[in-house]
Amino acid sequence: MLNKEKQTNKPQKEYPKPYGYTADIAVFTIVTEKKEAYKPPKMVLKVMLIQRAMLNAEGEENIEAGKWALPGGFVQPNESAFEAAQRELEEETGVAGIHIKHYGVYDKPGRDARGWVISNAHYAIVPEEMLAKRQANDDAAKVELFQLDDVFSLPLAFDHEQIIRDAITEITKDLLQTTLAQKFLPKTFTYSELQAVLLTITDDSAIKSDQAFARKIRMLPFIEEVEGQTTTRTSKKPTKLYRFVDMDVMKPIYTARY
Amino acid sequence: MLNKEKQTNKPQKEYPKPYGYTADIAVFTIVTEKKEAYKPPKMVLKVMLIQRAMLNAEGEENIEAGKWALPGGFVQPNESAFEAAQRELEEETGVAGIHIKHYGVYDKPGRDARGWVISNAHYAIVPEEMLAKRQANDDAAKVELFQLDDVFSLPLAFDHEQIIRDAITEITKDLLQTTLAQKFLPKTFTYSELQAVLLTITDDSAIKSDQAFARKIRMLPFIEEVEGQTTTRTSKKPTKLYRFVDMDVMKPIYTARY
DNA sequence: AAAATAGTGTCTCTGAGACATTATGCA
DNA sequence: TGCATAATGTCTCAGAGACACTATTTT
Repeated sequence: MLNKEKQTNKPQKEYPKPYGYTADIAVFTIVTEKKEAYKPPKMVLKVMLIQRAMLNAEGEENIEAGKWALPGGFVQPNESAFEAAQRELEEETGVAGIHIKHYGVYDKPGRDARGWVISNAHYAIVPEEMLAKRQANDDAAKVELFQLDDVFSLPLAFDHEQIIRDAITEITKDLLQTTLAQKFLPKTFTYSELQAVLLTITDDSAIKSDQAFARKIRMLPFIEEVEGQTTTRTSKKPTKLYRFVDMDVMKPIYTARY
Repeated sequence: MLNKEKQTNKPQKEYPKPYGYTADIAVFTIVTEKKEAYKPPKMVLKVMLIQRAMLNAEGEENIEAGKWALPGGFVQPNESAFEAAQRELEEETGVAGIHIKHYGVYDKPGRDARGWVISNAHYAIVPEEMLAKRQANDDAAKVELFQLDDVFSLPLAFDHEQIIRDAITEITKDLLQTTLAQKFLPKTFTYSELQAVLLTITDDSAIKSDQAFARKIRMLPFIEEVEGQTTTRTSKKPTKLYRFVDMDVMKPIYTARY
């Protein structure tokens, strides 16, 4: 029925009701692996997963027990899934103002043995430091950061394998085609820091090459040089600092150079 | 509660249940306005809306009566929202295999006066011809195609103004940054036909210029020339035909030329 | 011949890519 | 001085952009 003409005012008797509505969050962080003095960073993108307990609060066997899953929870009727994701992420990391973005819905019949559960999937970007205390907040749960390569050899709960794969696809696209990379960086950053962020998800030769990237960064309309400021945190020679300019970028593939 | 450790096996007593789950579809079509012989086409992107009936099937006043809305309907427990969108679109247009894509979820409390209704929004691309019979299938409902500029002066039901705005943003992005344009075109097409599709949503000078675009199209890796075939449907001089090559395009903004 | 669209020739200029070289400051 | 990273110089080449011109076919 394409049109809604025949909807009644008493759909509680006629329309099927989902069993539950959850918000799941793929929490990404970039871990700086090599942080020696005067060295450009070597970064690795990681995703946070939680190992589900064997027993639930009532001592019964938990659903999908022992498997790894994305953090998440049921959405309340007085909030949107986005707000639920914010709330749950705040409870976990203790920080608000984190970048969160919806990227998919998972509603395949049978995906949750408990019933018709619709999952609204988000990804979030959390600075490394803020995840430091994650073990403290979650004494019972086993929380861990995984390299993307390692995630798929784990036993994953529900259809979270697909949800995580899609999250990786989405964040990769956003990192390359929007200015999302700034969410992983301090306000001002060096070319090698931005480069390190991008190299976590691409091996594009124009980004890999130091000289090429250092030259290119200055002609990007959405990045500007910070005048008169330098840092030595990535090298002995003082390095120029850049910042993102607030701007929507939409480069058509039909006009880009290949 | 970020981890799901404390979820019980009897959540029917504890977790809030949505009142309904709907799939809405922004049906886009491109109408070729000027289709004279030997002329390049002039195309306009339109979206299909349905005017909600004043009374429902039981003779009571319909919710959001008389307002314009996206086609859609309730998702059944044995299907995904995507499948529901397919099903509803098939019922309407009689055609399967249409391009449908999820792009958003709308779940703000209070968006539907009947209760907690979650809407899973898709956009679809339907060839102009297939919408010809839309009036026949939907005798009761008033179905109309609107130019994007005209939509927002209509009275729109629920939060469909936002849903439509987001659909336009999404399809614009997809048309420019993916090979989506092919869904509006025949298998083989001329440069001016592709150009006309793109000009429905952009005024980029490199796309506007005939010569520039005709040259550029040949060096795009995702488009190839059809050898030895021409058409005169857009001009008196026989014109080369092109086709899309199946290929993922992901041009980073950091390596594109500005 | 006139008209209209398709397509090429040619010129300039920008920037991509590669490689070498210089700059800076710590150890 | 040696070393590592940052940044520039220089050269070549591709292609973007602009404009003029040619090609093809119908009326």
